Amino acid sequence: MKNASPTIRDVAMAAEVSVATVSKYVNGTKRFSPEVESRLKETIEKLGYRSNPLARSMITGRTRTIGLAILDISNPHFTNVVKGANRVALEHDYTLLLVDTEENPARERALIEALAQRVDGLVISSRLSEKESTWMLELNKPVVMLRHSHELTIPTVGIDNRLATYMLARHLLNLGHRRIAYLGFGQASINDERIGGVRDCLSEVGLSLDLYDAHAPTAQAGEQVCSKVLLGPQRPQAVICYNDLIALGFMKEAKALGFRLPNDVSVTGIDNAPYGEYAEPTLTTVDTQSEKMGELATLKLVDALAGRADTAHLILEPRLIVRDSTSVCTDLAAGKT
Amino acid sequence: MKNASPTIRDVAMAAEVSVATVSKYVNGTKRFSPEVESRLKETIEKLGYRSNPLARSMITGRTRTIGLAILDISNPHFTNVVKGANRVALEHDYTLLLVDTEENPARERALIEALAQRVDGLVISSRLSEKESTWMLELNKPVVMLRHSHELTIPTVGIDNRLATYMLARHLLNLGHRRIAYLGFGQASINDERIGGVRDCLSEVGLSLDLYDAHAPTAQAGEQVCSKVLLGPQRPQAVICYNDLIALGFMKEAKALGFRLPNDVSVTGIDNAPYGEYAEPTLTTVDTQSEKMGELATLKLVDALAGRADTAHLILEPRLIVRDSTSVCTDLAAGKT
DNA sequence: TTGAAAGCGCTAACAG
DNA sequence: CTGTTAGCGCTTTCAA
Repeated sequence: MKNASPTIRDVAMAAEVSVATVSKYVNGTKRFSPEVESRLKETIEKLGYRSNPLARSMITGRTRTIGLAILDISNPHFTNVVKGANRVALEHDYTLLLVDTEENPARERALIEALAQRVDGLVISSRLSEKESTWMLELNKPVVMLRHSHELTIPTVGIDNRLATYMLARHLLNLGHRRIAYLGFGQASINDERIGGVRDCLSEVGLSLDLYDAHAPTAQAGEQVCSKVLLGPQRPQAVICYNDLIALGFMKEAKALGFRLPNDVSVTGIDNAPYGEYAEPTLTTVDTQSEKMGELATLKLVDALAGRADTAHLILEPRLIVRDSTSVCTDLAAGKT
Repeated sequence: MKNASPTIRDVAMAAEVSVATVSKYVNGTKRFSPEVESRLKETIEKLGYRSNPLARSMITGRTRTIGLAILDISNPHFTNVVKGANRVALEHDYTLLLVDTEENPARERALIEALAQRVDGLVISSRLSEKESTWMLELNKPVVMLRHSHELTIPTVGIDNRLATYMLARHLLNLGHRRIAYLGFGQASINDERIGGVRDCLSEVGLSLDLYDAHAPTAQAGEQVCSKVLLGPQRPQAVICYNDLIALGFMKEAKALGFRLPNDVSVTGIDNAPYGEYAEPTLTTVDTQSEKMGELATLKLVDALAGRADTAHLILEPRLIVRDSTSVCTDLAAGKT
């Protein structure tokens, strides 16, 4: 049976050296006399020895594992975060321990605390407010949060949400839209920032904002809330959605309701999900650089783990991506102001 | 400083019992006298003690971690696999150690071998052929593969690829199409099965099949190859794509080239990716139950880990999902046969 | 019901 | 350059 893997002892005996020598050889810590080196090499090869990472971790205190907690892998934003995190982790010889909390804030703490025990550090995306997140300081492990934050001393990587929606609102104003609605997702802590960005922009020209809420950050939720928005008393000329998924669902239902897009209503998302490009009309959105967020957050963590601490908050710049779901306001074109 | 986490010794001293007693209490192995129990409970609470999973794993030999190796998290098929795997893992108190091999077969082996050392068992999706995968038998860990396989003794979960494409071909034949092309992805080991399914169906009515190949299983690759397919000498009436991503890219480019879909050409994908529903036209596809694949594979592994071995190959049934990207052949409607 | 002692496989001083 | 020794934090016989 090959069942019992050889231990460092087996190698030491077979090669007639001490375990310490084997250990040093395996870790490349020192140099050896040619004969010992070749004997070790040969023996390790023959026995198929691989050092047990658990035992090593117990002593060194490092697991070369990074914990990544996200809210929903099905959401393209997080898919891209994972993509970026995975790449950087592999480059630095780390592995990702992944937890998908499935948009369930009640489970977050327990899951993340359990995760923290098995990793060297964590990258966390959370629905908890900053005040509800103070326990993260007591994990005694380096943490990088995926959000734009100031109150906590936890380093963060995020995008400028206010600017993102400000840009979208400005774009819509430029197209002549005046009745602009924001279709948000109230559970998200960044929702208020996004509302703020739209408000900032609209108030500059003395316009107010209609608010709607989707019950989830998903296409399905966007579909469900669509009729309420478009068939209500004050139909907006343009709708800014919390994310691309909501926007895609919203557009689908709008078309089903008989609206022509973008003529009857302009729609925007946020995130630059890969499939906004394949929708009809193609989706105007703001690129929030999800993959880069995952990369930079992981890099920040790797740096912290290597002693190069860096507690600064990193804020990425959003970039407006204009496609076909937004167009010149037809009310304007028709002279109705 | 709270830096040094309390160990089982600290608890033992503080509660004035032996470490063995603490261990048994923490693991709920035995019963205790009320006074000892309450003292332990209190002490553990006060010290914030949490047992070190590494040390436990070293002795028990189990890490309560499952390794999941996938080819590309950005591909919705794998996104759903991860979703399903994560759910089952959490339900059974396992955590996922994720590796995204980024469609790089050359790296697979090294990454998976490293992964295998840190987990109790693995769920693997690989581009390697069965012959190139024999080394997996020597990992000495339970493995479940995500594919439809027979040669190896490794248990698998997959879908019936032949049937999937057979169904699509039949559907297209029923719509009157005769010149049917398959736009595949040659790197995938299942590509041949999918070709086979189409061929089986077409040969029943004496038709042959045109083959094209995308260089990647992505929307971009679908876009790039589109003109070659549609502007070649023998324009197909219908195209079956290797997956939904290729189909989405193909459709986008087809529209850009001036083709009207589905009138000028019917298109199908495979996978039932979430966004096929939001494309225009909505995408006819075959549901390959990716999420369920992840669930069942993980469940199979959890069972194996619990001693309930089950080496059977599990084959899921594909389901045809007809949407708007396929329609009656217009050549037929125009009387051209 | 509780405790003492022997390790799990490895690394990290410290000697030689 | 190589070996000896002492643990890392925990579980697990085996006694008491």
